[in-house]
Amino acid sequence: MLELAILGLLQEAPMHGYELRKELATKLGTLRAAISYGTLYPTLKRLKLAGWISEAEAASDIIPPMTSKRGRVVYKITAEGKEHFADLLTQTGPETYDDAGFGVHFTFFSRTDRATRLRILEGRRRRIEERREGLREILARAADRLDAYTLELQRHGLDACEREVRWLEELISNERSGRTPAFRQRAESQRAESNPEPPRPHLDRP
Amino acid sequence: MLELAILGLLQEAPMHGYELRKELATKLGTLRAAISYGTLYPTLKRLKLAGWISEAEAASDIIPPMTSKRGRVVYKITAEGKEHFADLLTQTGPETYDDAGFGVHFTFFSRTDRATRLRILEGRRRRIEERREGLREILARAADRLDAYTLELQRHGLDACEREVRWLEELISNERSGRTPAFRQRAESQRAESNPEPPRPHLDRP
DNA sequence: TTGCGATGTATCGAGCCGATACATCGGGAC
DNA sequence: GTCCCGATGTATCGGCTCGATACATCGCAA
Repeated sequence: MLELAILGLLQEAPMHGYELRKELATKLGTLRAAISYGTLYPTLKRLKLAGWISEAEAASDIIPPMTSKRGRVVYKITAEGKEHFADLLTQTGPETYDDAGFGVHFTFFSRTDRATRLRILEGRRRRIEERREGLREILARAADRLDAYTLELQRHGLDACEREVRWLEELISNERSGRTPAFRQRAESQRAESNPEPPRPHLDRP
Repeated sequence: MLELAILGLLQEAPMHGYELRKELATKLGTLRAAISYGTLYPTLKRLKLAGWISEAEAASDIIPPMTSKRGRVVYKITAEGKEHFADLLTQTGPETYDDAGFGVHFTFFSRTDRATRLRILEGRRRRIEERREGLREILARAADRLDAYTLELQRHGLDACEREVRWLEELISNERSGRTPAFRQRAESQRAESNPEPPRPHLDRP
């Protein structure tokens, strides 16, 4: 999954590890805290070995070269890498629908076609619906066996599931009806709904 | 973290691996899908080696022995194990506040004291607030650099954070005001708020 | 001038997952 | 009657990922 993320970012611009990590943190904000170096560098090595990325020779004209021995290693994506990225982005397995996988795929939604977007959105919905049904089962069947805290945890989880399903349904219906991302109104209408602390920063783009 | 969960479950009753896994799935429903065997069995081995659990000799009077060579292995917690469980449950590090750690600790909240519960609840809140601020930062600073899908993902994440903070704040105020888990009203009031599909199962305990 | 925080690359041990193998048992399909 | 499938059960292996750690440079502030 990280593979997909790295390939996607390098498609936008050549980068070195540190940059990649920061970019990853802002783009995948929620679903993935911040990738660790213990993951990042080995993965870069692996991708390079596979021929999907390569070291960019001396990007010193743009980025100052740090004047040291062990300088930055800037990577760029190769033609094979682009191809592989497109494949990964389109093909869907079970891992596409769990938090990390869905997050990465969603982040690169604008680089794929509507059919794929719908497939992924619906797969994710099915996944969350299953989790939701599992929680309902538990709350219905095992409620008397569980203590108050555990119950509350399950209820909170159930609530989150219901919310996510509604979110997904909105996205799906948006995709279907042509207007791909018409999110402004939604953000507007939600604000009115139930927010105890309205001093939210001004989020609309200029 | 799994260590804590296993110890906690074995404190309720002796169990074998398969049971443990199912029990884990129902108790930790949300935060943790279902533990894999590739994790469970090595962990049991490790806990046994550490002296925190031991194999219960022939529980065949209660559980039918399966009449096979490689029968069930039933584990029970030791005195040292109970002690260790209490320690783990009370002491808090950074890992206590991420999803998995918080979920497990919360599940066993009824086995600890109010001070510890408050500490964990507040630590978790701090963690989520940090994530929330990070997301606000991104949405405020990098909004024009990100495409609509990425933005929507961040907004969705921000929404979830705000919701969780509110949930935690409610729990904290409940803890402080003495009435430990008075969750009934909350579930009731929420139902009215914004639920398109009210056929929720009957959750109240008898 | 000292020292700390940001920038950078890299490795190691340990936890965890998914796939897989092996084995028994009960029940429904044919 | 038998055959196969799903639930019950224990166990291992490869591979991904994290957190801790090490090492090195740079700019800035005390």
